[in-house]
Amino acid sequence: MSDHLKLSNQVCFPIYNLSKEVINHYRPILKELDLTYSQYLVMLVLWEKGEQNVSEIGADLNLDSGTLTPLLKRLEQKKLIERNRKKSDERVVSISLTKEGIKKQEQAEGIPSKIQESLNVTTEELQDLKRIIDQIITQINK
Amino acid sequence: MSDHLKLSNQVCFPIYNLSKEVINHYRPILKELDLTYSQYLVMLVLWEKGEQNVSEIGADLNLDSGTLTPLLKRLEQKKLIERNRKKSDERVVSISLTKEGIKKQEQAEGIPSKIQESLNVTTEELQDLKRIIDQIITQINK
DNA sequence: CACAATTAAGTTGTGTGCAATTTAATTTTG
DNA sequence: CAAAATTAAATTGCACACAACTTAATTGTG
Repeated sequence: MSDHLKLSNQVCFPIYNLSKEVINHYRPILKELDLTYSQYLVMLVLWEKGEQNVSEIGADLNLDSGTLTPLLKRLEQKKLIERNRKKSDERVVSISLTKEGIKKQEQAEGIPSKIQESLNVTTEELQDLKRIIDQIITQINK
Repeated sequence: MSDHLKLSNQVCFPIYNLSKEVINHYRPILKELDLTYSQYLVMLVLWEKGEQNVSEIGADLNLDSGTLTPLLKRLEQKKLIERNRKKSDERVVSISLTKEGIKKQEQAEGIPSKIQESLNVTTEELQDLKRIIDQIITQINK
């Protein structure tokens, strides 16, 4: 067969694989906080930026309302966030952290270092990877 | 807040993002072949290696039977593969390509170049990325 | 001002991805 | 050889991820 359809020559495949592998390393660590990886990403946005609209969170994480609405309802059920329609524009749903949600950040502080340890890679390797990926993502979005 | 929980400092996030972005570029191209990305990966394995057990495909793609069984049933419904229990060991399900499945490879030949064009990146950038990712995956699996 | 166009979220449906369990077949071991 | 252990798929349940569509609110325009 022609080489360019060989799995080992696909670039897409290592990316897809690494992404799954990394998320699999997060799973047991995040389970202690009762969060999935996507839920953790939403919490990161809220911890960093505070109150945000659904669409603002979606813009940061590249997720649409079809993904976010049920996910945010689960975070609401866990009492980590509140969902409130804006008085000024009833179409907009504003997401804010509860006290419990704010407190969760303390538990999350140790996660990045735990992940790095779990992945068994150096900070430099990760920075290299991040730099190249950021470059390619910029390239793609041109 | 402490910097290491900032979204922009997460390494995991660009990987996850790039993976989704790349798969999103595959989507319209694979739609012409009536395949999803995961189904395409399975077809790549079968085109390259021929008849394979479910668990062999799973080993190549890092997918378990919970993911593969329904996916393979969908490929079977599309008449691209056949699923047969082995006579020598009735636990094992052997996956083989139908004539139609073999023929599909011709339609797939153009995909890698279409993807590269769609992603708007150079072969070198992709090779760089692949090399670093392969290195990190090796590191992780140590 | 009325109506068309746009926007934000939500809903529906499909297809992964993975944990946990089940079922059935095969292999190991006492 | 029979019971226990192992193995391969399948099943069940949950949580994304995204396309396509719907609903409701707001904005733009004649």
